[in-house]
Amino acid sequence: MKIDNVANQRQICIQHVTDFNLKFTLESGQSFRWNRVDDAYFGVVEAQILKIQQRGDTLIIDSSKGKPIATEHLHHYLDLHRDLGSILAAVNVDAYIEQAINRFWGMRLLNQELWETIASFILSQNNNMARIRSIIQLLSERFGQRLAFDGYVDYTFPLPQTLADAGVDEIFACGTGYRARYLWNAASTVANGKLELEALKRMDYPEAKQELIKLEGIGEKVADCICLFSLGHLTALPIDVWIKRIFERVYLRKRATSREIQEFAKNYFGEFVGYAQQYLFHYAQNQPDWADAEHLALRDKKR
DNA sequence: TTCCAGGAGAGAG
DNA sequence: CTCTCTCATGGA
Repeated sequence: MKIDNVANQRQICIQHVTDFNLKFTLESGQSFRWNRVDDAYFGVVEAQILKIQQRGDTLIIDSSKGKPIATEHLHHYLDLHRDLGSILAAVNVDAYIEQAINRFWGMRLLNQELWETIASFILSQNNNMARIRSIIQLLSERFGQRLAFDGYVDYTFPLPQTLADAGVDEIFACGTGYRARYLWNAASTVANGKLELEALKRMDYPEAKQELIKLEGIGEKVADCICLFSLGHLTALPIDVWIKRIFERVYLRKRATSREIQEFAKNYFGEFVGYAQQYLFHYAQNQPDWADAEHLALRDKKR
């Protein structure tokens, strides 16, 4: 990949980006903060608005900041440093996931900012996408810093200290429901240094997951989301209602506990099961043809 | 009105 | 260990 500065200081251009689809990546339910305007995506990363456009194998990124985000950081955020082709080849073990892979080729797992990911997925429990997005938007408007760029207005995600100072009632007022206490507690724990985010980033997957689960309101599923969507642990498998449904109906063909699904999936898809999960999840949401799915998973098995 | 959503915690058995 | 009930909220 070749990197050039084009037009002005605020614009970054990444050329020859292979195996990457911006739309699939930003609209696959792992992030709640990206908004599409025509063919451009606006979002807030590292305290700046980013405007990202994909033209073929070229990414054009504009920043609201005078000194824009480092290209290395952007590569990491979009997971461009990984060889997606070999990852998808490794998890392409049957005709069903092959359809998912072919349909959404180029979808990558993001490496999002840790605190924002922790907070967002605490709010995600027993909740739906649209509402999670609106709650996060409200929280950011009230407790974040206002940013504007190219006619787009958005806000930085609230700092742990800010939410800790705000208190449970102010968080509740943003529509979080009973999760307000969980979010305030997590914010306070990070703000007072009892949970060090930088230390969390250095831990391996089992350690990080174990540490996250200690927080109230974070169980296995949310911890796995944080491990997969922020910390880059590709063996993490978040089991939500959709993933549970897929494995029970398509693969195991019976009721199954999370433990059974974890064990089966890790054995079946291998070390990149997190990527397999993302394709299955997004595919099932967009084309829930279950009868066909069962048929395909059992047939044409490659392993 | 009831059910559901990228669940977790508490309690019972 | 597993099963069940409850927890706000808004859209279908």
